[in-house]
Amino acid sequence: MSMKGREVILGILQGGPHTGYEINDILQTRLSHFFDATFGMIYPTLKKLEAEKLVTKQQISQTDRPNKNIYTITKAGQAAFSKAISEPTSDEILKSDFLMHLYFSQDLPTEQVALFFKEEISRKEAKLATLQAQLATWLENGMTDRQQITFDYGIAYYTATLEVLKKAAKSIAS
Amino acid sequence: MSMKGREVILGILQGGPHTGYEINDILQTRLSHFFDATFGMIYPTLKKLEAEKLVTKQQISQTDRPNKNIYTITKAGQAAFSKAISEPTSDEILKSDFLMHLYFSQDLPTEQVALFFKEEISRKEAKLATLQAQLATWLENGMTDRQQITFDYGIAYYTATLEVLKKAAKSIAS
DNA sequence: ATTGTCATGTAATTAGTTACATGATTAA
DNA sequence: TTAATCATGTAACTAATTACATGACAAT
Repeated sequence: MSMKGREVILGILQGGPHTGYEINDILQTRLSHFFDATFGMIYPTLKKLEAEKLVTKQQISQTDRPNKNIYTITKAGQAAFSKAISEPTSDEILKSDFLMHLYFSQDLPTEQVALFFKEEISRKEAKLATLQAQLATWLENGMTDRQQITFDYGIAYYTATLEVLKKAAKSIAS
Repeated sequence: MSMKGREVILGILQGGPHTGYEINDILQTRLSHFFDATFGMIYPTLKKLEAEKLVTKQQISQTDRPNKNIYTITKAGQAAFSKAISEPTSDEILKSDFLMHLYFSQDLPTEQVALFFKEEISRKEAKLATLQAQLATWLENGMTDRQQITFDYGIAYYTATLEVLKKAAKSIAS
């Protein structure tokens, strides 16, 4: 079994107490190239973790901004996390809707396929730019050597696939 | 909305009638680097597609082997597929349990992290080898130019990430 | 005026996973 | 005798998605 939302959130909370909003932010900026999360998953998961006493909630009332809940990992939560992180890793999963469309695109006109390429290239370029932009602030906040590898992996992955995409887009158009 | 099991199976059936077993085989060999499927998904999906009259089932009795069901796409099925393939593509999703472990591995001993690397490298090398081995037979059975791109993409993806992994594995060990 | 930031949540649905169950034939 | 190939399915579960709902403040 691979690490799911539960374990990922526990992992983030091991780095200190956070609100659901902050957890989302960390997920979107630093882990977005190998995990994706939404508020629709984060809040219900925090609720379950609290019910299982793996985290505790501290409610903070604010006047200028909405009230917030700060979650802190408990001893039991740390134990659950330690167990999860020690388990063997499972297979990486890539789901590409673009490649799926391309694979079955035989009846589509060239222009439409060209548009799919254009959109996929834009998306990937944006993701690559976000990741590279993150590097500076991430380094300041203390990026470990191991985290640096996850960053390098993401950069290599986007760079290599973008190259294939750009070359193919040209050959399609001709 | 991206193409799900439903649409993928319809896409495969557009290439001709197939059994669930054959659909699985195509999925495992040609699309495995960007989609994953299991029998637990394939058979229930075929049943639903039949109920919705998007495919028809022909039962074949065999003596030497288990009986089988051959599924054929209907006009309605072709229409549903055409619609799905024309829709805009959605974001690619990568889920890496290995990177997740690595990201949160600060408290794990070097040896354990080294083992994670070793296993991830083996898995990726195996996937790369399978994909390259497929090329020959795939070309014989008529691989289109567009399908060739999905193949190139997979090769580039595995090659680039393997390089990062191997380099990092060395630096970790020292 | 409008967009972005901060901030939390629920309800309904869907899709997929995991585990189980069966069993003959063929090749190494 | 062990593994692989062929071949199909169900039941229970889990995880996540999608869509909805609310709302003030700050910046452009």
